[in-house]
Amino acid sequence: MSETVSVIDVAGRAGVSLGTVSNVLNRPERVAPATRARVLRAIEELGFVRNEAARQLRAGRSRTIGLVVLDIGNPFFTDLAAGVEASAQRSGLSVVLCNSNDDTSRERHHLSMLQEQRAYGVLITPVANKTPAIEILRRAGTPVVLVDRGSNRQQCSVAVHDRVGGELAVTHLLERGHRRIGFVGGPVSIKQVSERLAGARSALRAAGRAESALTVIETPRLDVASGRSTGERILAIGKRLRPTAVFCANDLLALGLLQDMTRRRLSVPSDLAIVGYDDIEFAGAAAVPLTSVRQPRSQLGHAAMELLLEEVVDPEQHRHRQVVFEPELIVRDSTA
Amino acid sequence: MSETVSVIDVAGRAGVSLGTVSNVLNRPERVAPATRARVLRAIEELGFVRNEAARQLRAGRSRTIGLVVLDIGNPFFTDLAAGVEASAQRSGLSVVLCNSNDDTSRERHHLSMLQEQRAYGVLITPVANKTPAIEILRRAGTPVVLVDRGSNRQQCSVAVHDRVGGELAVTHLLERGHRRIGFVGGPVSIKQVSERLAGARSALRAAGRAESALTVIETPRLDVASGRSTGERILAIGKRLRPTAVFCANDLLALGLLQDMTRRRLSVPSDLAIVGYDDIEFAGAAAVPLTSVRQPRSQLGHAAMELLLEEVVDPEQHRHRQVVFEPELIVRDSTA
DNA sequence: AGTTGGTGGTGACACGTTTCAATAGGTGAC
DNA sequence: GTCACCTATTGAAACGTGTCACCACCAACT
Repeated sequence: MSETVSVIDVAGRAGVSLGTVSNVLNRPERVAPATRARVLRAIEELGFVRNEAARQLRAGRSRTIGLVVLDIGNPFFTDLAAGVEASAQRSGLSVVLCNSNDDTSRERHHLSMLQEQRAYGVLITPVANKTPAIEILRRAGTPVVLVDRGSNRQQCSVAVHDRVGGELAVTHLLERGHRRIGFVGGPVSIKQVSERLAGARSALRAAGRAESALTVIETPRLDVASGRSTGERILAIGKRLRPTAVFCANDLLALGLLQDMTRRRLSVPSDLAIVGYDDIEFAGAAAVPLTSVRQPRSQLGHAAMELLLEEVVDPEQHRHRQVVFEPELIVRDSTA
Repeated sequence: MSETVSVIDVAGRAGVSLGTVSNVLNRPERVAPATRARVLRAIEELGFVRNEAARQLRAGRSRTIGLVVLDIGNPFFTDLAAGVEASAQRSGLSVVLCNSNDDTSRERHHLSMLQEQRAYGVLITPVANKTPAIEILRRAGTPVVLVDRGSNRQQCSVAVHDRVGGELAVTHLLERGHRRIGFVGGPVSIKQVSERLAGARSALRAAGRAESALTVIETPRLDVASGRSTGERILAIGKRLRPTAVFCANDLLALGLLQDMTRRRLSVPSDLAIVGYDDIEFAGAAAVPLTSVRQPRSQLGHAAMELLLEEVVDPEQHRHRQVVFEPELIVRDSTA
């Protein structure tokens, strides 16, 4: 069964040296056509398959890039992953998708795994602001690109301007005549959350409103379940202080909240207007189609891969870059 | 920067041989506590990280398992993946998630990549019925488990009884008094689709209805967009023949169709009742909460990993098994 | 003192590939 | 016929780990 076929076996069968077999595989133009054909036939006949581990060992690095995301259950990240994978495949790289699940210890685990695998590069949406493991990776020579997260000049990053997104959302709600607005999201330790919140605040300021007009409702996670349990907390607020509109830090929260409102037979947007974030495919398909801040998801993935490849190709010349995309507000029924 | 630290460097620093370092890493109990501590300190000081490629080369197989799914945009598969990953992590394995996207050539590409990587095992939901690449993999000694797909005695598989699922869905619609029923799904070359359709037919037979009562509307893919464009095709059917209820082969189709009906200001379930399949999280959160056939998603992943590990541990003794879970109908408003 | 047994540690080899300096063989110029 | 040159091919070394047969040492027993 498992009799392994190596280049040596191929060489034997084709009557050449193993060096020639390797040349056929890696620089076919250096090998005479007749020999090349003979070698290829031997490969075919023996069912030879390159051993990636040996190649990696020799090369000192693997041809795998790691993509570490916060929540694989969030379509935002799977769309991002699809973009990354498409780009990677074009360069003959494979992608291992890691789910940190908002947990720094799982994140650490994944990163050390990637380091053991001598990953070609790492794309990551970090859980916390400081992630020492990233520094270690980079020092070991592995390029790292931050995804969906801005950064200082010390590293490459690809992000969407979260503060602007927050401004777009809340400005829209103010224009619709809402005066008491809620912000749903958390934990605020996640940079995306705090930035979107900052955007919301700045929109209020710009409109000459007091920041107290913003009720912040912090959630433990950014998922549908957290959104679902937010309805109760909002309704617990006295009618006079209760927000008439909320801006959710992502679409999962918004969908959960929307579901809860529907179950309580409350109307969206009359009883509560809702704005989401990410504009995942399900946002438009929701009970009440969701107004949401759209992010260019697969473009993010492509751009990240581009930065990564730049750095791999010429680490010396490379200057870290920070790519920032602009978000776009998609207005639908949930704020009509 | 990239000065690589190997066991030899560690051995030098700790004043032992490289064999001892290896023992500290793999069979610590064989090494005297004092020596062990010295080696561990050297590892710490030098920042040594095992080279996975070298380990793999030596071991002849990697510690990575491949999971090949049909559509990474379908939450059914990401939930499945989460289950697989949890199981894998417990065994110290990592998972590379591959998206075949219903495309046999991409599937082939992924499988050959996995073969080059000498994958520890492969879990796959194959695109087509016959997949020669799987046979090749297995012959090379890589265990393969079919996921979400039954199989003959020749290989391990983990599935949910799709025919029963189809029966559940359509029986439910018949009980609700629907007489003309539609089936939305495709391509039928996908086994899950044809099985669910067969279940639908068998439910009709069991109820003593003619199979002509079932209108089959084939879609190019199993995604939201395909569902969205199905509304028009259903409405094009003359009122007398038009189904009053449809069973969709998965929730993405159902959500797309639901969205389209809502946009057309038609009512679900009065104008058209809808049953989905998979019971993904977004099904309950939809415009009209969706009746759906639930599959134990992460359990599928766990069971698949279990079968895989069984086969790896003792390939000689191993007897292929076919695990089949039973689906469950979750009734919600879309058929009320 | 010699034998036995056990513990802790050694060092050479193998895994399969890529790379590169060295070589063989052939061609054309003088 | 010799030499230089070019192309096609060779063979050995290296990548970093795990394994295993072997050795050194010590304690205990005869």
